Amino acid sequence: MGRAPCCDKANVKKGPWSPEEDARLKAYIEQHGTGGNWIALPQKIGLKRCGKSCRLRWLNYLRPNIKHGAFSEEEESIICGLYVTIGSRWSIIAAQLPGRTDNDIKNYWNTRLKKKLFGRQPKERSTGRITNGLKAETTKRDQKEPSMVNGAGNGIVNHNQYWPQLADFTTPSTLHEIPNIPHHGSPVDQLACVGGRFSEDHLRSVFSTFVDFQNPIHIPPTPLISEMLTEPSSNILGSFQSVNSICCDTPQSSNTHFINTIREAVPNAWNELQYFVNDVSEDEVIYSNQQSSDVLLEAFCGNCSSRASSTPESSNSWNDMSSLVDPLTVSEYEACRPVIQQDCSAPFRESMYFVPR
DNA sequence: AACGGCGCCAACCGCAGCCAG
DNA sequence: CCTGGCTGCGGTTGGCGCCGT
Repeated sequence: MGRAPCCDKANVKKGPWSPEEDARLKAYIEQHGTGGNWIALPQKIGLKRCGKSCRLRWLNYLRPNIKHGAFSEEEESIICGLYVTIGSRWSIIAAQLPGRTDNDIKNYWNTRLKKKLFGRQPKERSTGRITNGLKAETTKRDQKEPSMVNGAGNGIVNHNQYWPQLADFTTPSTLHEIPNIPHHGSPVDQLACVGGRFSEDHLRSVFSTFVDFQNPIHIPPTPLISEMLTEPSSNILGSFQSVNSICCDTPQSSNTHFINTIREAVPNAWNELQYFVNDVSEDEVIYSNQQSSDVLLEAFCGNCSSRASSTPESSNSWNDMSSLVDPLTVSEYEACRPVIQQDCSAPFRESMYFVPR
């Protein structure tokens, strides 16, 4: 038996609010407050609305001190920084921006900031709308607000166009070149050391440690790659291993740790990147860089990476691998395994980095 | 001028957590 | 402790309006 509906759906009005409804709701709440019961509120006012709808209308539109209109660069910076560090906790992010609602911020992120940060159009979702990235990226509106669109993946760097108040770091090739990031401690701590304020260049610098924008290595499609791209594997570890051998040639255990570490350190950016990989074809260029991935490993993991076995090994299962790696690495992986399996059901092909030629 | 594509944003939906009884 | 109702949250959707063809 399902839960009881919060209101009589047949008897409630849906859709846009009329000025009269707004006025009645506003007047009542200003005079009496919500009474702690949104469900009962519409009946008291005589509105044919669901209580949740009233609450939403009040919180997002009618309550005092709501700020409408364009977001400032400072606000953008805060949103981006918090999103990278805490994810889509819109209510928490909204709490840092007086006058802004979580809904506003969520919309702003989904429609504008995401594109600004990552440059490519989102992968088409099953229920989502199909977007025309190229067209979208060159609309007048976007031209008015320059984005990193043209900088992503082609080595062109925009220096803090959106975060002018931040230091104008050139794109460093490794994390070591980013000021104030300690090279020890947990990845999260390290990222937190920049105050959760990530400019486009911060993000690029993080990713450039394993995506070498300047010196891409072109790996011709192999049957293995093609298979990975077209045939989702249920064996994620197998995919990791494949990627390991294709991309980095680093010890498998290190690479697994590396992957997990990145996922842990920048989960949302990671998810975003997966999200942007949609139209992979054989003429895509795959970028990889062993040296940079090693640097990232070191930067993120400190001594952790050195604990992992350095013996290259062929193996298709974690059990086989576990004897080669530090127990901590195993437990760390096992802890996040359900998440990985959930997130990477179309496995590593969606986690690899493809940049169009 | 008409039409289609797309972005934007208000609003809806469903789930999870909280809390009182 | 259990249950049911309410609230809050995040993801998704629908519709309007702008823009390009």
